[in-house]
Amino acid sequence: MTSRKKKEALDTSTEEKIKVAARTVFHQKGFAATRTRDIAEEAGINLALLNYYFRSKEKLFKLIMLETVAGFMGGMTIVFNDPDTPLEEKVALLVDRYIDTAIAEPEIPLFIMSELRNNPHEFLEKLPIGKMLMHSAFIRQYQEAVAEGRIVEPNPLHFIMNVIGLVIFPFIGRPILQNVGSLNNQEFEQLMQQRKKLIPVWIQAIMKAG
Amino acid sequence: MTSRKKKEALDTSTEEKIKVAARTVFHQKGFAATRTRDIAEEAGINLALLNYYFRSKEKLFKLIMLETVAGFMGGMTIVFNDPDTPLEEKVALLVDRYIDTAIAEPEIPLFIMSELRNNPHEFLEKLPIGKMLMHSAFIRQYQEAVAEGRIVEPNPLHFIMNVIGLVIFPFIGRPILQNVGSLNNQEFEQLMQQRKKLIPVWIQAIMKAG
DNA sequence: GTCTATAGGGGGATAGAC
DNA sequence: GTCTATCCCCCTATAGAC
Repeated sequence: MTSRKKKEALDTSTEEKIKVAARTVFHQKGFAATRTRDIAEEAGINLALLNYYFRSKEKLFKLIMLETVAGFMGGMTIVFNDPDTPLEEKVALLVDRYIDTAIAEPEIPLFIMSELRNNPHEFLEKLPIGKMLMHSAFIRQYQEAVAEGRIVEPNPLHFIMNVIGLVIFPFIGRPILQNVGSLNNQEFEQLMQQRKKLIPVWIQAIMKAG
Repeated sequence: MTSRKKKEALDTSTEEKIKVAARTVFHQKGFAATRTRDIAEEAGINLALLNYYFRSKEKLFKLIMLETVAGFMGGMTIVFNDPDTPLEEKVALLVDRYIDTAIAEPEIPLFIMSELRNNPHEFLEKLPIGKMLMHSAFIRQYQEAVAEGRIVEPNPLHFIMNVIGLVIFPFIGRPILQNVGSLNNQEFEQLMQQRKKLIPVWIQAIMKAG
């Protein structure tokens, strides 16, 4: 068993190589613009192998899409669900975490939004983020804060939109932003790092201004 | 000349019909997923006519893309550039205007961001939004406000990201938002209408909290 | 200008050898 | 399991009649 583990660690399995390549290419170009030949080349294997392992382009895509959405949104719901961290801390955690992951894989937010436009039900139905979120500890905490007058706006959806929007939108509008501000990649990343500290402060201000 | 005008008003020219159809389909599906047959059908004409008027799918797309980006971003720079409206009023104008246009054509924000990912230079170079914006009356007003202590955060890029993000992100994340909040289209639109009044207030709060 | 018919190429998928 | 070669459909673009 040691040797098997070693082997997979040193040189990952073909199936895994294809999945990694598929993630990369799909995330960059989206489903429609991706050719299975691109994925095969990226993986350093032959086109036939892709169909041998995953049957079809569509099957492979659905796999990658589900994993990507689950990975990205899943972390979010975990943070929202924890009853022990107060609202303010939740925001700081979310902002910090999502700016880091978005810096690491900047194509993911736009990828998810673009591909979700085509068949939203297909993927959202399989992932109960909606119900999970609206029945989470976050919602209770939010309602308490409204009742205690610490938050003015009673609808938590506005709050969610604001937090996620402030964090993620710069990554979606990145080409425009870099053009407007004449930013290279490093300067862009510095700006995002700044926002880790700024956004929680802004959210605090928004809460009291609803 | 009267008759010619009348004719075009009653029943628009074939060229125009194709362009309108191309806008619709491209905006919904993006370049890669759009088939010229879809456009022809949407326009109620034959496929050959599309090539007769526009030479190729790519030429037609670039035309639509440029018009769309120019139309969407152009209105923004005009508002930013006006030296007579103070900063606070600019925000209110922008928010009001862009929520209305995004409600009217909700696919445009995501369309622009998605297609810009492929070849950002191709389109952004042709539209001097960057230089126009960074040398506009808005920038001067912003710096004044910073100098007078009315705004804490010195970098106007954060301000721009925040305003645009708060306005546009809900339209980009629409499927997720509607899923999370169990919203039908009417409820979604009501939420956006609410934000016309809320966002300017929030921006005021953010200014003083940087 | 508008149509029908078709050429031509690209890309997903498979057959079959190794 | 992995490769080469190839099938075949779909989609863009054009030829040519009207």
